[in-house]
Amino acid sequence: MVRSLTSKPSLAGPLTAAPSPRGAAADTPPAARRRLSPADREKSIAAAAIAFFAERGFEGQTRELAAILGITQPLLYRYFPSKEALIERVYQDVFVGRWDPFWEELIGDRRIPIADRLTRFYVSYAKVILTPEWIRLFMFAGLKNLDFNARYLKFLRDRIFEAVVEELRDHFGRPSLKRVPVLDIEIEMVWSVHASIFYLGVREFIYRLPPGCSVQDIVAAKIQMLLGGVAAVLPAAEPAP
Amino acid sequence: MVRSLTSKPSLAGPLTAAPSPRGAAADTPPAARRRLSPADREKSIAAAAIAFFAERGFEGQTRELAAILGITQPLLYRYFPSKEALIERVYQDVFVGRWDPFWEELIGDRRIPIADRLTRFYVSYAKVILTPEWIRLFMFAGLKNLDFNARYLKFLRDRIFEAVVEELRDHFGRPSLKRVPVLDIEIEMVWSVHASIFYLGVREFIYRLPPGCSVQDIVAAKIQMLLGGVAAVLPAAEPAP
DNA sequence: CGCACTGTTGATCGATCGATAATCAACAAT
DNA sequence: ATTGTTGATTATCGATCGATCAACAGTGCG
Repeated sequence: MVRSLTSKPSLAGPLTAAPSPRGAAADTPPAARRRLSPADREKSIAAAAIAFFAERGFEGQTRELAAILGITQPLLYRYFPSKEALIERVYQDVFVGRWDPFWEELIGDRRIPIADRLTRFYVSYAKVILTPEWIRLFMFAGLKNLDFNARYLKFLRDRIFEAVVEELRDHFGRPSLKRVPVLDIEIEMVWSVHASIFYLGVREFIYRLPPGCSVQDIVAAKIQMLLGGVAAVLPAAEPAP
Repeated sequence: MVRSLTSKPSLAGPLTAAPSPRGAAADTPPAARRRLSPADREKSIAAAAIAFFAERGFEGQTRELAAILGITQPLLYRYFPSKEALIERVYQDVFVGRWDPFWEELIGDRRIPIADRLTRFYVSYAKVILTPEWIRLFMFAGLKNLDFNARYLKFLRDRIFEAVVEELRDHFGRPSLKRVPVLDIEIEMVWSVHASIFYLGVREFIYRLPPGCSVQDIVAAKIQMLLGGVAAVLPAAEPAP
């Protein structure tokens, strides 16, 4: 459920250090606290929480997050009732808030050649998920035993994978999914494209190994492979009407 | 204050519940402690630690681990000086101890057709890494910022990836790596096979989604794809001597 | 049986962490 | 300036976690 995708993800670089609300010198005197409007404060906390939990994991301490924000830890609890609620907000902003409804439109837009459509979709999707926040948070979420990832991937399968398969069926003159239910092997071929993109993120943001190729190249190659390999696997074509 | 953990934490999950050194009935009287030889005790702790940290992550509590073993927490510290040392032992047992030196031999055994060699290697390698312990521990290790994963993957690249590329060069009559250094794109093709196997493990043991195909099928398909795709990418062949 | 050796436990320390309550102080209205 | 509202901080509680140590108990030897 899209709660409110008002907050631009944007979020600054890798964990902006404490903006030093206090002076630079050692043990500054008063404190010079900064009053922000509730909306601004909440947004700044949510944005910092995304970067923070992505880096440290959900076991990251609230005191450390507060220090990064340059505020005190109890202030977090004025805007979020619990750490768990803050984490829930992070999920919303990253995984729900960055979902682009246009993707589903694009995949089904038959005025565009299928290879272009798929390439454009996957490049766009890759831009969204190939960030340290998305990749690491998704992995952290998966390693907790919540069903969040399973639900996300079910959503992805229903909205994207099946749409891609339907378009491939159409392109190769095969029966629609409405007539012949989707095959495991077809889903698996789409998984393969998805996996190779996701794994680029794992290599870069979890293993910290520089990627060998550009995302663009990988995507283009995988789409070509998908289109090339799919014909051999789809159910027998029916005679055109 | 419930300091004493009289109440079994029980920790829901799969993780074999405490083997009840104490009787089954509620609040059994004396304790019936079991004396094990130091070697056996250490092995049992190390084995339980692997399953435990793989499930709960390295933030898992030593008290919980001890409860699973049916021993008390201080006993862990008789066999391992610190939690960190225990985790180090887990790394050793899983990532070093399960490495099979025969793999390197197999890849280079030119009496066997290359497709068979690679398939046999990858099926064997998949058997080792496609376990909840290996996959989850590797991911947990990666999400901490230690360089462990980078070191492991560097090792893998030097010992396996380059050997595979060398054999592919030989098979297609191209110059050896000693004459023409390995290309990024070649490594990337091997990465692709590795990634698709690893991702099967991520799906099964992290997302908890049942895999659609057998490992055997995936490996065979990927090897075929590797052999098919590699010819178009390798540096120009040299005239045979 | 009595004794020593050592595997094992109960009790507890010090540090950490999420969360709460009381208090302070910045900003706007008057 | 004075005052009320409320954003922000200080102080602290209760629980948790890694680690330590003295005391207990199982085992083998004489």
